[in-house]
Amino acid sequence: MYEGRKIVLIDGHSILNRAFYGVPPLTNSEGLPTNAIYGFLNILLKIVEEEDPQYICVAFDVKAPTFRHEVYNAYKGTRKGMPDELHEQVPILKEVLQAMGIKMIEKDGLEADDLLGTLAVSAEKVGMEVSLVSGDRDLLQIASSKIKIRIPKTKAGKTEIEDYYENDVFEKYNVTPKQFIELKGLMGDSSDNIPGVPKIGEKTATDLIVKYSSIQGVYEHLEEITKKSIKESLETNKDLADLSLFLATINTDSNIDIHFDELEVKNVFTPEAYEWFRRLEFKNLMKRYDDNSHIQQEAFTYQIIDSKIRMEEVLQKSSHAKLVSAWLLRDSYKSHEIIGLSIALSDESLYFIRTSPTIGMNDLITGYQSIMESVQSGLDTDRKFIGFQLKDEYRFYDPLHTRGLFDVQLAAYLINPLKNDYKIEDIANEYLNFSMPLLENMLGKKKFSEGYQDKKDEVEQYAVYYVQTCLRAAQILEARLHQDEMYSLFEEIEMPLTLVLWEIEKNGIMVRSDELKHYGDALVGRIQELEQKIVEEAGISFNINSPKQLGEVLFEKMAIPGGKKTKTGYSTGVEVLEKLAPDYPIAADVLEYRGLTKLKSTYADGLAVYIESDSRIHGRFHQTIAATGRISSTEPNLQNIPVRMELGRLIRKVFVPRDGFVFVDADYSQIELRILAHMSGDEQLIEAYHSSEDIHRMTASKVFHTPFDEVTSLQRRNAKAVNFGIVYGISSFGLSQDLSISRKEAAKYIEEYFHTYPGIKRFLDQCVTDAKDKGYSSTLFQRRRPVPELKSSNFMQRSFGERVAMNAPIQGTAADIMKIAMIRVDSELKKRNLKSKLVLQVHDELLIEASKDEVEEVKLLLEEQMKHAADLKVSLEVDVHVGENWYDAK
DNA sequence: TGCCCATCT
DNA sequence: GTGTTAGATGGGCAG
Repeated sequence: MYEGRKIVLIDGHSILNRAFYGVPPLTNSEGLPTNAIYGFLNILLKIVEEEDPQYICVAFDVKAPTFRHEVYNAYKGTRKGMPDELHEQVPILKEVLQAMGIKMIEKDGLEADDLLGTLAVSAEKVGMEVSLVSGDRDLLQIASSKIKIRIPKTKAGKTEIEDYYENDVFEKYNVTPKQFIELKGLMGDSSDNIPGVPKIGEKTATDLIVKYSSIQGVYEHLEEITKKSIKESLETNKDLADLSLFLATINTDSNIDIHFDELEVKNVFTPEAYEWFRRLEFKNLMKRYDDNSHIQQEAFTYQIIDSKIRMEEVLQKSSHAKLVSAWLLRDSYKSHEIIGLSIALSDESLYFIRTSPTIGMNDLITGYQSIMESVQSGLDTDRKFIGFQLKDEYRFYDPLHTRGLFDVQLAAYLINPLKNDYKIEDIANEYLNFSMPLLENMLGKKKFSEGYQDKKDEVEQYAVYYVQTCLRAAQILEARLHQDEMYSLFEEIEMPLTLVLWEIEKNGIMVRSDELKHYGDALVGRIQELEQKIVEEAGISFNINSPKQLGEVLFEKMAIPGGKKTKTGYSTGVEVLEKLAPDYPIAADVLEYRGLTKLKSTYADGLAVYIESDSRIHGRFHQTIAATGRISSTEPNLQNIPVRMELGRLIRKVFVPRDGFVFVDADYSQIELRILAHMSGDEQLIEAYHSSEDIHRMTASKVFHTPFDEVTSLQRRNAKAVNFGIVYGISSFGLSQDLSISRKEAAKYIEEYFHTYPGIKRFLDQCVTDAKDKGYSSTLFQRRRPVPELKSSNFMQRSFGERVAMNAPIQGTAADIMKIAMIRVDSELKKRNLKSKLVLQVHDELLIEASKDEVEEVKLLLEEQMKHAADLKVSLEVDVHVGENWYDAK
């Protein structure tokens, strides 16, 4: 009855180990490490998909000693030392497997190998096809024509599997599977602490076994062995060889009481497993459920409104509700085509308002506005309007302030700023233990408007889930914000900032497209020249943009020394090319080429596509991306417009104010270092700021024991680099690279620095201890940044965590202060009814498009608000410039 | 999609 | 002894 059926046998711990080291560290929101489980499941599912087996079994080792330990005390075999992060994942994986309906076995006195061997052989006997999955090559001894050994390799998230039937083993190792054991008998296995015969390594062992087919055979022909030392070693160590042979042999007739029928597997994608995937936050696996039927739906009803009269009733009711969430359903944040309006007042009061003969799109928008307005202007200050990514909703209702508004996405970001996504579905999963139906399952790749015809119910239901999730999550999130002491950060900084960012996006910035075009055209000539020159120098035509091809040309074809590095080939990064540039013109040319093509593709061509019909670029500014609290910018990124190199900097000339306006640019001077002075309370650094304009020179003077006026420019430059490096938690190695000095010298600088500013050393150490203690670091304004890496057993990870713990409070506080300044600047501009408007923020810089008659006022206002955004132990200084374009305003 | 390389503070 | 400076976005290539 088993004839022709398939069984998959898995070596649990071995695969778990592979997965752990192959998949980069991951944790879910509970702080549980999950990378090994994730890697394991990926391998498992890949194999299940490929093989579609009727039976699956996962075998685990047990802690207890096995029969091998009885014979040989030093045997390691089972449960080799496991880092804590991996150990924690074992019981969870077992639960997940159980939820998937997969049977597991383990047995005292036996290793997983023996269980697997036994199962494999007996399955083969009854005519099954066997796939045995393990990371351990020991299992190759079981391979046959029916038993396939599968060895997965996980690297950088991808898994590839090597397959071995009997003849594959022979092809690769020149011995049969059975002889594979004999090999190990001779050479031993250091990882299991199986001793080998001295002087015999892989090469000799293979030669011997190929020739004499077994250890017994070797000893029967001992006299034929010519190499004296080998012969002697064999003679004196026969017992060792026998022992190792015994230890290495997998038991294929263990006494295990299990029937294949118990191993039968139907569909591993069970609802129970889904719950685990959700808890572990394995979104890719959740997506593998190909419909939404696994979702345990609660009783859920909502009313569909399609008459004007009913709509008015709902709006009326909304205007009294304590909490209200409403969403204008549309395709994208910019879309003005409204499909419907969903409203949640409570779990019992859920509505979807459709467009209908009596309800037009504008009625929906007006309805939405009236709800917002009623919350914001009503007498009841406890009422709340709950939204999601509210910044993108303001185009339908532009509020004067954010009182009464609660953005669920923003709250979730503050509570854990490390996530990649804060989609509504993620919020539902994480805070409500609830899976919203997946959009892809519902609409495929279609937009709401396209799918609405056929899937009206589902789309409407989704929109209702959306507001219901907002309503429910808001209450949990609000409590969490209070609990974590971030409510004022939320209410006084993040929420008001949504309005400022919307303002900046709405304003946009004017770009001279004609000049941008000229700029791009000018680059093309030089790029082509360089292209030609490089090809001539190389003597071969190739794609300079391909690091792979470039590496091959430079280091193979041209045989330039100084190659290697990186996994995928030669490194062709700046450090490498700069080193080569003095001796090899081609290196210098490639560098120039790279710079120019970057300017052309990213800036000249890249920016042009974003210019809208008002001649302005309306980029997006994101508030929930950076872990430290910084703002980020996309479509396009306006925060990385070139400035350091003159040629690149020229691009800034195409950013211009509109007619009758100029740019006023203000940037904080060394804000992070000043924050460091304040937070550390280091008296020397504070004093340095009080007594000098030039902090780097002052630092140089102190660190290098040189009178202030005699500090050389080199000393100043070095001190500046140290000042910067300290903020990032730099090492002596990093500093030495930065300044091209010896490591020893760099270490001396750092030591001297800490000696000069002892409070800084104390503060940075405290940052690390605090973060270790609490699990997060925090800013002056209570913004938190979790640092799970500090708990890692991996040195690299932990060191990274330490640097993060030192940097996040500083960078984060700078972000906080800038946000406060932005809110005050914007509100001041509005309060005074000025025509001048904020158009950009670049971390420590604000750009205002100022009406010419308001320039002086704006300059003062900017400086004033930015300087006093926070009251620190050192003053905050701001440089203000005015110009006819962004280039001139810096 | 992951990697490499460029850009910014 | 390990690899060695924080936070971002985007273009282009290769599989």
